Amino acid sequence: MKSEKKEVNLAPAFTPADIEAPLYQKWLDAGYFKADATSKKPPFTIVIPPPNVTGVLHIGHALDHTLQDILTRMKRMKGFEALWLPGMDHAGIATQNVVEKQLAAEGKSRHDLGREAFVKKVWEWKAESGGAILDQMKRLGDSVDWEREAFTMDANLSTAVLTIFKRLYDQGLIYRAERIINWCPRCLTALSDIEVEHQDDAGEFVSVRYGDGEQSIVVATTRAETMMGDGAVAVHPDDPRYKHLVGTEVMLPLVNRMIPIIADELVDPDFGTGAVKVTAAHDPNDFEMAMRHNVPFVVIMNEHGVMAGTGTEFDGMDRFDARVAVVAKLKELGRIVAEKRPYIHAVGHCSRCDTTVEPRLSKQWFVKVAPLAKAAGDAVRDGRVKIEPEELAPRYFDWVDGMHDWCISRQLWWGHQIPVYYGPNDEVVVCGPGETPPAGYTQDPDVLDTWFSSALWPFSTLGWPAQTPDLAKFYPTSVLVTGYDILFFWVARMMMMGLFAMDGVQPFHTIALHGLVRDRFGKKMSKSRGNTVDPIEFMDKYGSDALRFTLARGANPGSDQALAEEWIAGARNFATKLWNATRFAMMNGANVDGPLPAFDSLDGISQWILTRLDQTVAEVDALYESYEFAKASEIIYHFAWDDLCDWYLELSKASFAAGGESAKVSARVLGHVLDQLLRIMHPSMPFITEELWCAFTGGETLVTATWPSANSGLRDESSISLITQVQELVTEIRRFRNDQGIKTSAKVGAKFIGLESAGLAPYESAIRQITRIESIESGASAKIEVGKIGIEFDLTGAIDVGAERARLTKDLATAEKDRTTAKVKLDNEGFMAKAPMEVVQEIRARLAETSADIERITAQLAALPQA
RNA sequence: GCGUGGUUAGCUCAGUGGUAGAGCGCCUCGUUUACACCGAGGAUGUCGGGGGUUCGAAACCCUCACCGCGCACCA
Repeated sequence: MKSEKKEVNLAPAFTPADIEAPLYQKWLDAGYFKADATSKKPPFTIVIPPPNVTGVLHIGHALDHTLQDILTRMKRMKGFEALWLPGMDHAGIATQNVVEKQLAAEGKSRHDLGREAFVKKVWEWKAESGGAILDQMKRLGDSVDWEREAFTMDANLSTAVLTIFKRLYDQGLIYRAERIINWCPRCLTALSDIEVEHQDDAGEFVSVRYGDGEQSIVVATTRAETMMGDGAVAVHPDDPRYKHLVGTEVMLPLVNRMIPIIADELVDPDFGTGAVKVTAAHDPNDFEMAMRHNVPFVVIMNEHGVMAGTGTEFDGMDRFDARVAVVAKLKELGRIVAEKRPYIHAVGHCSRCDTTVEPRLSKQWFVKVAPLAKAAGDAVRDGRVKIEPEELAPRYFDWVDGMHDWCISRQLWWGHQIPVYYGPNDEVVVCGPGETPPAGYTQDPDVLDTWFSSALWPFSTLGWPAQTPDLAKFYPTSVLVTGYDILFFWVARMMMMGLFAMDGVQPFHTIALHGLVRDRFGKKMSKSRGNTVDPIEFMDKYGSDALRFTLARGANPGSDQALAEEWIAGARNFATKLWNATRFAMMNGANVDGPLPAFDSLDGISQWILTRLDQTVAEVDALYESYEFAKASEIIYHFAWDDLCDWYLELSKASFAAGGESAKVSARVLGHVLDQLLRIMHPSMPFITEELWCAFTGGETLVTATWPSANSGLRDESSISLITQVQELVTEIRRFRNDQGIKTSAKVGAKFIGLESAGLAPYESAIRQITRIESIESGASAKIEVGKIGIEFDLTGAIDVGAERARLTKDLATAEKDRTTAKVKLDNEGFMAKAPMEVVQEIRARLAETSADIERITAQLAALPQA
């Protein structure tokens, strides 16, 4: 009985656009992504690294989200109460910039509106245009719990901010001080150290003579314009050149003020002239020296970076214009001793707008990080928090152990306003949630650094400071998945704040760091290079699954990955392959009905695919659990494409063609393999697997289906070597046919010799099917040998002797080379004496095998007719 | 300067002691019971240089060279 092809309720071609949106809607409607705090299941929690409210989905998010979704979906299938919590960051400077730009287009500034109206405007902007990224996350298939979506400026998250601020203040960990801070003259706000990016800029290094005659000293500087603010000149205490001058005074040119020469260890006598101008109000190092030596703070620039208060012609000039003008003037006065131009040196730029940062003396709020950072370091040191991959831990320690106090006040309007109130006589009151300041007190106008509220994210999103069921169930979170680029910005700060707020309980068990997505040549993507890519465009073109799989397949822990459009096309091809394989399986009646036939009753081909499936499940599971997404994807890819499609489906065709009981068994085994494969593929390719699995099994969803368990007992390693033999035999036959120019479609008659003794007799029909060889009784005109098996072909007419000689000669060369390597080893006394037994055995077997091959091939060559 | 990663096929990358791998690209052939977004077959590497350890090194050690990344300094 021939098997009947079944009607298949699957489109003949895979079109991602047709299935993705409806499936996502189906998942939302069913509420699969909602986490239940009252559940008895063990929790699995990931909080999303909150994208900026101004942001759109870029390829880096696509990678980050894919990895988080893989973990979340897998854990959900494993029976965890999985919560992936989405949300956004209010992104103080970035958002304020966007709205200010809009106002500027109307010729207005935020000051025209006033604070209250401006902030209202930002909220309006957020409601209308903010959060575009959230819809894009749906395209990607993110299985986040939308009911728990959070925003750092939400009421409850703001409560968390007030609570932690007051708690830190009360413990003396928040203080206000006048310091040199990083100032952006364009954004008009203070910045923390990490919001400053250092770039190598070209400047000029000029040496200027201060004073005259005996009473003079030459200082070298790149910032001549600040000299009007100099309060001293410093030299190293042991510098013999200047020892006699320490304690005396020199005349400061341009402003004609006498300033002292001081001695300080900070000065490097080998750099420049060994004498440094001390501009206490405009340089952090000078500030430190000034504090030690009572040098006055002379402010010579305003908040816009414009010269002011010097009482010279330079007042009113921009700092960079002033630099040029000051140098020109000094030259005119004959005070430039030497100059070096261009002089490449690192200069800080605002990470938001790229303006050159100006060190500025100002009164700001700081977090005293020492104790917090110590705890954050210890949590990793003592193993409570693991950093994956480990190589990135030193980078974390380096930063956490050497962190400066954190400047948290920003001169912005968009953000959490600092909950500090000042009384008429400079009294200071800090108000926690629900507390009100005494009458007549006014609130500090500044807002907090955005990262202050982001640092609370793992618990503020769960309801803290209220003791909510969510907090009890889902804190600490399981794993933090993010790029190594925000290890300092965000991760370290969450560690500090989490440990502090939650009484020493770490915010996550594991920090899984991934790399950056780069262009096809491994170059950093940037707008200026013009090599950026748009994930949405890729999803439109190839489907979300293809994009996700490509990104997962490139994600080796902590390392960057290159990405090219062709790789995504390749992943789409893989999806199509899976689609067609499922169609084929369904046509042949593959099913998951009833129990699987007893493993021992199955033939070697089915035992083999089940064994390979079991190995694959075990490997993929272990790799996902250790954040090895690239390796897991690779295993899945090769199992699905090579083992299942190229071999199992092909080898099963004979069985399906035969119909009857064998076809039924194959259909059931195939059904099982496909069912399990779709399950392990679901986390990385959720859409297509859902579509196929539902069509094929009639089940409701894979989202909550059970994750396959390895070591199911459906495993027999000997089936692997059996099928390896079959594969070698088939490949050699194909090679012979190919070399002989026999069309793939052409059926050729041939007889097998020795199948029985090799244990392959039961698979003859499968082998014949896959190699398109028909049986004959006699009339062989050509013979090849593969190991101990001979194949006698009935080729009408003569064989291509030249091609056959070439084929055999090549085989002979390979065998001889292999035999030589084996022989060299076995002749080596050291090897025989010291190599482990099993290695020696292996090499011996190789020698025997290659020797036999050589003998056989030599005989075959000799038997060929002379050309 | 301190720390850290890398140098493997044309490109992007796996491979951490036992006969060099993948994807893409390349060459030849090809519609066979799913799939040309496919199938079959094939070519391609003194594993950056030098030295060492070892019976055996792409892998371990030393050294040099060159790329990268982070941090600090840069008056």
